[in-house]
Amino acid sequence: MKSSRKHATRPTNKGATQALPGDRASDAAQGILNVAEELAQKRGYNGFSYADVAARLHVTKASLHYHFPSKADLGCALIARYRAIFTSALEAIDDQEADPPKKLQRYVALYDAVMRNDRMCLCGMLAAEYATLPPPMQTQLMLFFDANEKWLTSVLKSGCRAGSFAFTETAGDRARVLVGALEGAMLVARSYGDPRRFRSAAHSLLGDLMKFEKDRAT
Amino acid sequence: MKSSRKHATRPTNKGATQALPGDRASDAAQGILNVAEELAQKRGYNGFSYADVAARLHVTKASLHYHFPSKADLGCALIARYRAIFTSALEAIDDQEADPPKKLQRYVALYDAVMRNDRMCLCGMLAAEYATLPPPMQTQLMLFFDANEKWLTSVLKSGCRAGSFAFTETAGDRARVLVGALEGAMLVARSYGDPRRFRSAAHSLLGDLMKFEKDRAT
DNA sequence: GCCAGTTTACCTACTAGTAAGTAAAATGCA
DNA sequence: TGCATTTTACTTACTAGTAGGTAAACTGGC
Repeated sequence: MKSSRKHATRPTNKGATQALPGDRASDAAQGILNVAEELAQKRGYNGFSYADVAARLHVTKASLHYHFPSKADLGCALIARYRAIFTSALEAIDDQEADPPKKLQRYVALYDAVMRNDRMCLCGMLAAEYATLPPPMQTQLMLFFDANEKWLTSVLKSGCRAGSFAFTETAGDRARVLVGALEGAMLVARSYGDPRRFRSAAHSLLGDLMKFEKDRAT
Repeated sequence: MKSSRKHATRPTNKGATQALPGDRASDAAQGILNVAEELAQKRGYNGFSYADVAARLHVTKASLHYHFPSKADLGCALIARYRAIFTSALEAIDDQEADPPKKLQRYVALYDAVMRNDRMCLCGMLAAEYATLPPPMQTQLMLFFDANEKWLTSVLKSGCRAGSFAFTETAGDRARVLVGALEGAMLVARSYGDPRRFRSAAHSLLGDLMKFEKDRAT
């Protein structure tokens, strides 16, 4: 474990408004992010190296360091971009769907798409490695879960008002159950190489929210 | 290696009781397993090295290789012991408790004890690293989840017969939901350094199983 | 000619793993 | 019982390979 030294901070003007890369980064940076994201989702942050990324892109490690001076910078950019994309997907759901149960189904479909690509949710993966992550990445990580919980809480509340959902705890607590359960379902399903395990679990989790569902079954 | 400044004395330093306090003497392998287990649960299999374990035990890396020739051997021994201890804990619950809901509470308490120690479930941790694990470890890993699901399935079935539980899917599918959800709840709770997040989620998960629970709440 | 982006060539630290040696305990047997 | 041999449980000193990271030279397009 080493600490980041005085990273040379070349005053490049890319992404001038934000110090964080990933928002307006070059094509090269996006390409690096794409490869690093796949590796991080499949093998974890500690499970890939600059050499791995460089080899897949047919460039040198030094070229990577030009775009992302340290691996922590790359990791932060990874989470920031992932969260941004996820957040817009959530906004798209809000725009296109009004029914809370259907919103939840679309939310699950987001996770399911990750599973189909033979990947784990980036942030679920990083959560396992939490203790070994650079502090800036730890901070970014929580922001992802916070965003998920916030969105779910809102959907759960409106679904409850509409009489679609029923649960005993607060909407916020229920949202946390869902995020954790979905991440865990992915985690275990991946060990069996079986995405159906995830889909089955997700279906159950959503069913638990539905009012009167239980009575019909017994 | 580096300059050996401390120069660990000449011979005659044999059999000195330098092992962990309270640890059963004469079993160096167990001591290694204890340290490696803690590191694996906190940092992951890829997050610790033989050097880390050796340093904590004040022995050399080569000594570790004597007991566990390769890291894969150590990893397999880690999972095997973890599963054995977990399995006996499950048998102890069966012996001491007949009521299915109370059995489940004791099951959750097992996970909660891990959280209290500021650790993640060893196998949940390894599940995240699955793609990078040596194949023998991958096989061992699934046996742990299989054992969990099998035990839970049995408890769920008897609780269903007794009229305590109600769920729409099969007991086996419900068991998978529980294992995944509990692992995921630990995973996320650890990122926030907040075991209460886990306990709250576990409480909800158990509540979802209880018959008529939902009706009283609405 | 500038300069963003790249390469070459390197560094230091650390990884798992190995070779060879040794003190002491356990074992075989006369 | 006494002595030789083997086994146990390590150590020191090393290997080849990989990790993240850096300095400086080079390249191609505006």
